Amino acid sequence: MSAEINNEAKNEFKYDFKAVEAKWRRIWEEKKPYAAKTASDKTKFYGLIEFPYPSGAGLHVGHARPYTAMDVIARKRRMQGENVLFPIGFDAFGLPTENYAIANKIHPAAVTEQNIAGFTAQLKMLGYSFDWDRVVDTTDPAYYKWTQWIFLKLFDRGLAYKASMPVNWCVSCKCVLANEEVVSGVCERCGSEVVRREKSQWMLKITQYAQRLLDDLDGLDYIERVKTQQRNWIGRSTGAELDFETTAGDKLRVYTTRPDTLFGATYMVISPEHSALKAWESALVNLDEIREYQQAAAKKSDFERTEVSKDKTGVELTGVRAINPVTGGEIPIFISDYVLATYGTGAIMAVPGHDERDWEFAKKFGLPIVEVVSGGDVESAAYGGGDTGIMVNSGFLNGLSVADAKLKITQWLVDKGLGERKVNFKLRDWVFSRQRYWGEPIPIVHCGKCGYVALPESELPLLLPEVENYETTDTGESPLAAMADWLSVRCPHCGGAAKRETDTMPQWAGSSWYFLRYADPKNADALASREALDYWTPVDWYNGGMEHTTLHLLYSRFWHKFLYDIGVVPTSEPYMKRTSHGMILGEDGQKMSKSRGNVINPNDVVDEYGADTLRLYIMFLGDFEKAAPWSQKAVRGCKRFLDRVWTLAEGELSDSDDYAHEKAVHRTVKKVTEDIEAMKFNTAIASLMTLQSELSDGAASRGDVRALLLLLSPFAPHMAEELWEKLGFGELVCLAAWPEYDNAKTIDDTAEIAVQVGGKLKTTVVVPLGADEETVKAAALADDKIARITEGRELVRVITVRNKLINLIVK
RNA sequence: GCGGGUAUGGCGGAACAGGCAGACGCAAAGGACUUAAAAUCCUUCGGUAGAAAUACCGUGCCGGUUCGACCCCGGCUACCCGCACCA
Repeated sequence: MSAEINNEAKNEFKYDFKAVEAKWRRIWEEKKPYAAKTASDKTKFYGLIEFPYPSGAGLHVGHARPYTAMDVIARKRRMQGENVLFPIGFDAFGLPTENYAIANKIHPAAVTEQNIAGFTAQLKMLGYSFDWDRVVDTTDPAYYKWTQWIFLKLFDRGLAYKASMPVNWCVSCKCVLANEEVVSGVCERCGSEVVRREKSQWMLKITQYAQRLLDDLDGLDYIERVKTQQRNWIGRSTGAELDFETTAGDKLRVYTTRPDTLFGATYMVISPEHSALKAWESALVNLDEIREYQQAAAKKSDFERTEVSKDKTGVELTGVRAINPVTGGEIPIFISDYVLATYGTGAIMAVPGHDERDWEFAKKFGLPIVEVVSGGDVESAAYGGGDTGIMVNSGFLNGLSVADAKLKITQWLVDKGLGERKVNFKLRDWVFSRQRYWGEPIPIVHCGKCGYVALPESELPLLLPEVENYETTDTGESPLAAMADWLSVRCPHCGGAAKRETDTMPQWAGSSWYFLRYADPKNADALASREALDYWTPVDWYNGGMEHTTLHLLYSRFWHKFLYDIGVVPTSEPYMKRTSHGMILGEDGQKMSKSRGNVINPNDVVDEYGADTLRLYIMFLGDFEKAAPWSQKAVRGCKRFLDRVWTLAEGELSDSDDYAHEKAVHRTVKKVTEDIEAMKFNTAIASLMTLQSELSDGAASRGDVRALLLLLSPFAPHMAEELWEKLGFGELVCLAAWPEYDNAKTIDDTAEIAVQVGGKLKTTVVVPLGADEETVKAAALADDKIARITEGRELVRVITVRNKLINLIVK
């Protein structure tokens, strides 16, 4: 009985937030105050968040953090008179939808439609100021027509190609993965084992843009950790490629960043997949042993290859040796899987004295270790030597520093025609095809006579056909491969019989250009009109997750540069500014997950406390950039604050538009204005709480409350609108002018000075603002306590910091 | 292993051009209102000692620079996030 009463009482809040929030949702829907108008005299502001994948699980509080943050910024910029574009859409192709469709025997399009409807309702519930007339859906043929169009442009210019190569194969998804999708050897999505498989795949030549993707980071306002991560991922290194002659009569080319250590190269290693093995077949004595090793390496998954990284394996080739070009000595060649086929030339010169991996291998196989850079002890560990190490045992390089030796030997190699300078990147081309149904069909036809032929633009969009079965086959073919009718087609080039490509694009395709579509979402003749792109792009501020740094963010920069090169977009970079939010953890401090049962559903919070409270709490819970645990109790604190604002606004107010609490209001305006731009939402809210507290203590004017509502409105828009209307301040608070502050009015005319004696705080004194050292010193010495402490002691030094502190050093 | 980051009360977090550590919120304790509870309002709230004034100690650990260090420098430790045999 009493429990029931408690429960009811608990929900007895100051105002009926459900009715208030529903009311304003309706009004915003009717009046469309957030509609962005292309072209205007105002400054444009394009704020972007990562559009969600509409999963069946619905919106997560993890979405609400970045979305609320950008909504607060967008609302503030709008009130500051900027022309704001703040759009939303759905990245709706993807595996979970397809899997759900398979399990429940529904068409993925139907699942997508349901999920989008659910997400839309939730996003509206949270009061985001999206322009709902610009919604984009990547699975809409009117949208993916342009995704396919971009692919054809890439194909035209040789940036999309088909190649057979070892790829990452997820055994559970039965699908190829990009390098970026393999996380510590397992599938990023399902956590299953990833193995290497030789497959013919569509590839995009992102490597052609590696240097520009790297260089252009410098001019961008991205948070540093995003830049660093992209730089590392692109992984530029400079060195040399050089040839070693072999006893088989041919040459073996290697890449090295340490050409200076050439005299120390005592053996060579080639990857198990290296093509030279075939050429040397007749010369090799231990071919069986080599074959066995190759097969064993091929069977290993990526995970296994890295797991056994501690213990090096390999087989020496008997029958073929290499000749070190500077020493003239014959050195052995090994195959080992510690050398990667996909980087450099797939072969290395091994310098065990100065490379840790080579050192380990040499120790295991009893190979000679030669010191060529002095300073270390190469018998006990490999020694890098830095740039300043001195060369030894290196003929004409002796006595030079490592840096100088690099230059000299490289020039020597060039002069002798043995090698050349070389820049390498870790970045690989982007594996672009997926053997799944629910993705954009690749608009390519395979003709026996003409090869791969682009579908004419007039045939776009190439629609996904209806299939009986969405499941992939164990042979790794897309479900589309079973569609005989759809599959066979005339070659657009020669008119002969041909077959369609049955792979589809990865999820990253549609998201690589979606922000362009927002500028002009209904355009049927172009991905967006040039006029709209000129006006709205680039994106001014893009907030999103760190997990997309080397995926979506890098991919879309690549596509954008390409579109710039072919004259489709006006800028070479898509996003001027990139920020990133921390994760919201469960109450137990762990990552939220269904299995841990610590997931917070935003619907429940909104139901109990309202959207304004949820928004406010999410912005208040901690440093935006850092992970922060959820606290169900702390949510109540935000609700209490909103209730106090309500009480204040409904209470006794002096009938003046001026500020009665001038200093407090000006300070808060300044603080909130600055903090929102710096994404310090938590301290902005703290200052609003302080202002409310002061105003509630008495003698607040209508002007004070008006300012408070304006400042609060980006965080709690529904309640702010309701009180704005109740107090008769005008139309909509979301379109009212953001308050200005006068810096002079934020300053006190007195300063409280910390008084230290010998560096230790003793007391404080109040002096006029800007008082000079003498005045402050006099005031300090006049203080009883200070007088007592300093009595009978000699003042040897005085340090003052204006308006802050005085430190008296006594003896 | 490499790269990036973090470490502050019981908890989330403030304050960093080197200048009053702990704003704001949560939790807790006490009080007011109430028949009672909830809600609300008021007060206290880093530690030790003390009735108090006050004193001493306190920003992961050890050292240094400085009148003064959460902040700068050197050396550790722990945790988080990337990358992971990239020659």
